[in-house]
Amino acid sequence: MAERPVRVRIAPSPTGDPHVGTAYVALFNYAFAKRHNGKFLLRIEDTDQARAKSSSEGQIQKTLHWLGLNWDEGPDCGGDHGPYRQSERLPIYLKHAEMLINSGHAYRCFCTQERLGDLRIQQRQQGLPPGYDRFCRSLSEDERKQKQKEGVPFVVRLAVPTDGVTSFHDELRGKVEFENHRIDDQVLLKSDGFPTYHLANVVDDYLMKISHVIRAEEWVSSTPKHVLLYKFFGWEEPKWVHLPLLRNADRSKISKRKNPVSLEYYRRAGILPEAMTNFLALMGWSFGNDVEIFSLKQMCEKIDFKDISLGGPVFDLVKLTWLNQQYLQKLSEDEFVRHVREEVFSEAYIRAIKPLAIERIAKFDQFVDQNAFFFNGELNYKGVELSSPDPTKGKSKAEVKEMFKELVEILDECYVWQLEDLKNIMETHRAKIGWKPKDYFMPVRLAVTGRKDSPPLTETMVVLGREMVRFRLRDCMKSEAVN
RNA sequence: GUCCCCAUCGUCUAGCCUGGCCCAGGACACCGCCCUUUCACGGCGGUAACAGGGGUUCGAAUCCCCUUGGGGACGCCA
Repeated sequence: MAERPVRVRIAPSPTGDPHVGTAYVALFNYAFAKRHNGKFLLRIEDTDQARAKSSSEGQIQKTLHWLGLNWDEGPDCGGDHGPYRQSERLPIYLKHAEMLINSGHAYRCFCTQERLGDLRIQQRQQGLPPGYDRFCRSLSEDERKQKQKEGVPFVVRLAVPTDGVTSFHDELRGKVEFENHRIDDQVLLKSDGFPTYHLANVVDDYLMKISHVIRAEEWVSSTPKHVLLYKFFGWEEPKWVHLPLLRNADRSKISKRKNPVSLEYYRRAGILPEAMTNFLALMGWSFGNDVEIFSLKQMCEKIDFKDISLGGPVFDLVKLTWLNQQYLQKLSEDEFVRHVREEVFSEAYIRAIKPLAIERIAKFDQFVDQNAFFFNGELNYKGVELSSPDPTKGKSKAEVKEMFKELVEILDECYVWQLEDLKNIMETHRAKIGWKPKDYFMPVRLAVTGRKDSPPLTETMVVLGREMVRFRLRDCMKSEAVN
C-alpha cells in the first residue's frame, strides 16, 4: 500500500458551543498534518436538522482560529473537495446510498419509530442487546414496491453480514475485532433524506481523500460499520486513530454538567490560547525529556502517535491554570496591555455593563468595586448567606441547593441567552416550585454576583453570559454556602 | 445486560514495544524551609504510584493469562 499524502480533518457538528473535546481532536489532527506537510480540513457535519444551530458554525471557526488551529480547506476558504458543509452535499449521499442499495449492501426499511421503540423495550426486558431485528431486510420485491408506491416513509439501512468478523487496525491499539452478528444494521439515510454520520462521514472522508481519521475513542465501536462501508464501496480505508476521551474528575466522559466544556468559557476566563493548546497536548501525549511547556509549533515538529498514552486523561483545571500562569508571566508589556484592554476590559463589555452600573454610582471610583463580579471569574462564597437560618421564614440550604440544581439543568438546555427568554424561564421555574420571589431570586443573585446589591438579576446574567452563570451556580453549589 | 477499549503518585505523565541502568523519573496540587516589611513569584526539600493473583525468566512496572476496577458504545445524535 503506497503512502498517501496526509490529509486529516476536524468534523464538528454545529450544535451548541464549541467544545474542548473538539479543540482536543482538532489539535492532534492539526499537529499531525503539519508534521507531515499535509492538509488539515474543517468540515461541518450539520446533518441533524433538529439540533444544528446556525450560529454555531461561526463560533466554531472563531474559536479554532483563536487557538491557532487554522485549516487549509473548509467552508469559509474553500478547497478542491468542497463543499465542506454536509448540508450542501445531500445529492452525493443520496447517490451513494443508492449505489449500496443496488449492490445489495443496503436496503430500505419502512419500520415506524413506534415499532422500533417497542422492539427496544422488549429487547431490554429480555436482557438482549438492543438493535434492529432486520424485519425489512427480508421484504420481498413486491412488498417493497408496494410500500414505496404507498409513500410509506423509509430509511436506508446498512446490510451487515450476518456472519464473519470485521476488524480494523487502530494505529494506537492495534487490531480490533468485532463479530458481524453483533453489528447493527445501521441507518445510513434518514427518512428526511439526510444522511446519518456514518454514511456522510465515510463518503466525505473518501471524496476528500482523508488519509488518517483521527477522532475520539467513542467512535471505536462504530468503526466496523465504517470499515464495512469502505469495503462495500470498494474503497481503500484510511488509517484509524482513536484518541483517548477527556474525562471529568470522576473519570466519566467530559461533560458540561461536571466541567466547563465550552471553549468560550475558557477564553472569557482569561485562558491564553497558547496555554490551552499546550494543556490539551499534555492530555495523553508527552513531548519527551520531561518538557511540559512547549508551543504549538514545537508540538507540530514532534507529534508522533507512539507517544500517545491511552488512559483517559482527567481534564484538570488546576494544572491548566498553572500553565496559563506560566504563559501570562512571559507576556511582554504590550501583549499584556492589549490583552487586558481587549479581553478583560473590552469596550463592548463595558458598554454592556454601563446601563446596569450607571444608576448605582455617583463617582467613577465606585465603578470597579461595585461591578467587580463582572470581571472576576470564580467568586468567594465564604460567609455568603443564601438561605435562612429560620426555616419558617425562608428556605434551607438543602432546598436552595436543590433549586440551584434544577435551575442549572434548565440553563444547560437554554441555547438562546436572551433577556425575555431568560426571564420567562426563571419565572416559570419559580412558579413551578412555588417559591416567593425573594426566596428564589436572592440566592440566585448571590450565587451569580456574590452580593445582595447587584443590578437587576436577569439583565446581569445576560451580560455575564451563559457560561459564567452556569459556572458560578455550579461553583456555588460546591461551596459551604449551601452545604 | 452485550460488545469493545483501558489500567504507574490525588491529577497529567516518563519508563513498557527492544525485560536488568527503576526499592520507579518529571510536572501540577499539598506540606516544610529559604528569599521577602505583606502577598505572590522564585529557590531548596518532603509526602505520595507500578490494581490483585498466577505464570514465563537467573531477573518483570516492562512479556502472557485470569480476576478486579474504570471507561466507551449499543439513537432516523454526532
